[in-house]
Amino acid sequence: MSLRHAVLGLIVELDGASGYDLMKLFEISLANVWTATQSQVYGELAKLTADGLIEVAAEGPRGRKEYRATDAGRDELRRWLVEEQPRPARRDGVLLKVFFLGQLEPERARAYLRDSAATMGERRDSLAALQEEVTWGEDNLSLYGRLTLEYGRRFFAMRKEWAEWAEAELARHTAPPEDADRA
Amino acid sequence: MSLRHAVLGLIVELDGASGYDLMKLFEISLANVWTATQSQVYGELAKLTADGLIEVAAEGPRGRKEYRATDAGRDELRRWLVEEQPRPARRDGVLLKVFFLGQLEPERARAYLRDSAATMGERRDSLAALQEEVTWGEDNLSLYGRLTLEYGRRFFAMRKEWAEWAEAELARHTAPPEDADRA
DNA sequence: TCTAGACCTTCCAGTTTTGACATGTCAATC
DNA sequence: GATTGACATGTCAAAACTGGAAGGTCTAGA
Repeated sequence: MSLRHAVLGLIVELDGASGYDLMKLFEISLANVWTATQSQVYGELAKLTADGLIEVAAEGPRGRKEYRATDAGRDELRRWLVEEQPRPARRDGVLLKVFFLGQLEPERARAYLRDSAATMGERRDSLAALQEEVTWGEDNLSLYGRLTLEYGRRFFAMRKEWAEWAEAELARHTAPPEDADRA
Repeated sequence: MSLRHAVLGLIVELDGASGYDLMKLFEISLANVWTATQSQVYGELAKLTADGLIEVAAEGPRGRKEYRATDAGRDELRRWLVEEQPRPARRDGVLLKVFFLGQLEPERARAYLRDSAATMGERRDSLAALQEEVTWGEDNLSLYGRLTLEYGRRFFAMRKEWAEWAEAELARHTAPPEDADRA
């Protein structure tokens, strides 16, 4: 139940937010960490309220409801942080394809890896650019957001390098040392 | 629908396998790439059969059903490999916690990152050991399996280094330059 | 002979996630 | 005054996933 704690965590950190606010945060700052749809966010807000972990602190102009964490909510977030150990549920569509790339012609497989390397390189660069742009505050969300952003940058860099290595590796194996004209 | 293609892909590559065989492959060779439970695998086999992408090629001793890909199945795998671009659904419980680590005392947060670095180091080492152990064949599953295994190794190595960096970063910020005795 | 363990499938109840659809408000601009 | 677009919440069906329970077969060894 990580979505629950993602939503709860944001409300605790922000000390008051609407579903709409949270959606924006999921799209921007949490995009590399945990994704959520609108229906999930609003649904979870209702459940968290029913369970007494958050409450509606104020109602704004457009039917806006501003949620705030209760003491029970803050306790629960803390408990989750300290007690529960996350299981690394590994599911990666890109890697899954690599696993079956042998079904394609070698040249197509290598093209896939080259494409992948290029995409990863772009992503790495765009995160690096973001790091340059943003003026970081001294608050918690800034500090820890910076850590996760750097993680994203390293992740994409690693992936780019791996894809390049894999492409070369494939080249070695699909074009075996038949060019005896060199010897 | 990646589970579908994971199952289909394995059957195509192996050219005949039972649900039981597939489960073992999911546990071992696909563990770092895509996970699946028994109920998912058997359920998907039934659906793939109903859709004509695989068929029961033989029935073995213990009610074992050996599935084989049909031509339509092979076409579909190929189509998926060439046409569909995987979306990188990024969800990471470990990172999610890091995002909210500001809710804990700095020392606890740093301890979490130290633990995380240690765990990642162990995982990296165990994959490295596996790489040494395994005698790789010349078949496709070996070649591409080797690529994904190397990915896993690099992934854990990257994570270990990042966790160490993050811990140091936290140390810098939670213990500000107050030790003026150095100046 | 019996029994443990590997083999092998099927079903299910509950939760989570996805991807819409539906509804309406307020502010600014044309 | 009408339109556009950001703001804002909510509901739903279908798909995917989890974590079992249940049932049965064959083989090797004590």
